[in-house]
Amino acid sequence: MVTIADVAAHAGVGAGTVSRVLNDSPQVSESTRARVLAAIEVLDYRPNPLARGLSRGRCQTLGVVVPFFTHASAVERLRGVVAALDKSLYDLVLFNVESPVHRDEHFTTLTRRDRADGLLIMSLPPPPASLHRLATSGVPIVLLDSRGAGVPAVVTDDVEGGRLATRHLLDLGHERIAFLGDEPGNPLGFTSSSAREAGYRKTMESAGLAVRPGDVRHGPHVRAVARDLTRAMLAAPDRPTAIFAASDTQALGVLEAARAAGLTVPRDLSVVGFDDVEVSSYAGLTTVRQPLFESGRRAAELLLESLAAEEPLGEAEYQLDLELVVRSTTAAPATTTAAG
Amino acid sequence: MVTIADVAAHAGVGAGTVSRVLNDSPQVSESTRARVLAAIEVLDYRPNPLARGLSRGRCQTLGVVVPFFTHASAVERLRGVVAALDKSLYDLVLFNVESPVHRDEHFTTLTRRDRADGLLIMSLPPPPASLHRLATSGVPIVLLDSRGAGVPAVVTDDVEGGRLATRHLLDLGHERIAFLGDEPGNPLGFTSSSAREAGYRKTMESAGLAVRPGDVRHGPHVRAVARDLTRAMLAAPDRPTAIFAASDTQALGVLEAARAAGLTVPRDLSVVGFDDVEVSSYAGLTTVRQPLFESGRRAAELLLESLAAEEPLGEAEYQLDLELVVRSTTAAPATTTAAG
DNA sequence: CGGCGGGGTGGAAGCGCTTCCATTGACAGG
DNA sequence: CCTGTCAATGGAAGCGCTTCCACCCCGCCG
Repeated sequence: MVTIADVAAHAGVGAGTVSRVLNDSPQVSESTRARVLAAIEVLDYRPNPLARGLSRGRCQTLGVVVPFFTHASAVERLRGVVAALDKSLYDLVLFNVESPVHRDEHFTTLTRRDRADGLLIMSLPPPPASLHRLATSGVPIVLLDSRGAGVPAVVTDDVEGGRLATRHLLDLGHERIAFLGDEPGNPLGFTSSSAREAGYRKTMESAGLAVRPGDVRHGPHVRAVARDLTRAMLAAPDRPTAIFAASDTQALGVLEAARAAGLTVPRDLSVVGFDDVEVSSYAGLTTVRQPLFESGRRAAELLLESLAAEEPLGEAEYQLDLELVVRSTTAAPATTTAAG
Repeated sequence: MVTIADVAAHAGVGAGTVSRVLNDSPQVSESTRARVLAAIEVLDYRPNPLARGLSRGRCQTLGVVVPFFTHASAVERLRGVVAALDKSLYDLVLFNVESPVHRDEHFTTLTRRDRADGLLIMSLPPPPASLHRLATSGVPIVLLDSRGAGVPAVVTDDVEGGRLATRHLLDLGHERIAFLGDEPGNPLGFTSSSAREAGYRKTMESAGLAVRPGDVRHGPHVRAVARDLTRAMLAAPDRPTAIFAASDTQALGVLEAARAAGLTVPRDLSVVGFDDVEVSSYAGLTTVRQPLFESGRRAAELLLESLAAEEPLGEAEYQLDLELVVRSTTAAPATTTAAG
């Protein structure tokens, strides 16, 4: 393993000079620089990142904390992060989170400059106990798809998204609009589903429509669960004419149940999803598109900028736009009783 | 930032003793150990991984090299890797590959103990130039979904998979079976598609059936491309009665084109995919299941075992089983002319 | 012609850990 | 009672780099 001393010896200079060449210091004459670069080339020398990191007090690494197994959307976001980091000199270290304990451990462990130069936290609202640590650790942090006082965040307006979806169904003439989403008390505290539900409820209310208790269902974020919940909803003789699902994954479960119940979508049932993941276009799903890839990229870029500028990110919130994508799972209800 | 010296001072011992406690050396008396642990607790001390890595000559990190944007199946594999590493003490560093240059750079850079303690390379057959380096670098390496002389690999038998799919269609009575897959000369050298194609051709041949040139189509691994290729195939009056796609992603494109052409699947056209990614069950796709998640986990476990045992992995090849999953996109052809 | 400023450089110190080596003391055996 | 042994420990050296400080020498100014 060739070290900086080998290069120095080979080039006939001191180790300090080699280091200066490596770090593009202007304090090196052209001739010396050329000699050192030649030696590096000949010896095929690469600096030891560990030694460099120890010496400089940072590790050229960005930590990405993500509930990797939970939501399909996380992957698309991660793709955006990877894309943004590809050109940078930072390595991406992936930290999976499956439980609150897991999460808090990462929050504690990673907020040190020797662990990561920056932290990107996806879809995980930090608990109050962690928030202070995150905000004051000195490690630049960006929340993606969640919020926390004192920490910058890249978000979308989920309430507004819920409104968009519901409004679309109302405009088509639906009045019995159901909602299907995550359990409010999910252990990791994901908020997007309940925010979308809030948008739904608000919009229903301002349209003067009551939401029947049985028309709102909650369950784990899994297609099969959504399917089963929907089956129960559709079994009642007096069933809703439209269902707004809090995610595309769940919307696919809804479509599955509708199909199994012998209903034709959108004739017998309209369905709206959320996210616009890759398969949604295949399924022809009407959905609220959020820029998943873009959000990941944006968050990573923020982190990189903050690192480059060597100044903290403040507490800014970066909001990305939502867009309703109308495909073929929504239409006016079969028997329109009243105009929307 | 509290260091080992602080802990040593607080506990009234030498730094070496603290280090021994940290590393579970038996050379420490119980009373001393307790005192040191108490000091660690009080000071909330955590070892600096950079310093530890520099000193020990390894970095407690596993590199995963993966064409993250190319195949849907890569994500599921990665999930398996993450799951296996969750319990380990290794960090997972993600290296994305988009081009051969990219790939070779990683192969060169990462084969050093100060960059990664082990390397997991996904779906990327190493070029001959890299192979030697990979095999002799001293860094344990596992190939996942590719092969290379001298390097252990976790693989499936893609040729056999192609046979399974084709055999299934033949058994149903199909004779005009088309194939749709990746371009053979793809820049990163993915081999799975062409191996599956080989299995298809072999099986057709041994069934005494000729493969018409127009019945085999190639294109980039993207659903929309598969859809367009299929559209061309189905436009001909004399169209195939079944299509075997080299991946589920592509099979979805085939289904899309069939739908657009007004064909009913499986009545007018049978479709078989490959991989069994998550959405395939939603689409009711008949497919050849390969254990994606399991393959990732297995590969990661191999790496961990090799690291724990501190001995190289040899050149073993670990083959995982394939399984035909029959769903609702395959059936006997509408006009059976001859029994299979 | 003497000093002085500064570009260019070598080298030591230090980053925080592990590990080796020397030392200590307790204990057992002669 | 002396010595050999061994567990337990302190401390120095070293991992490979950055950075600071000191130094040298050149050219310029007075």
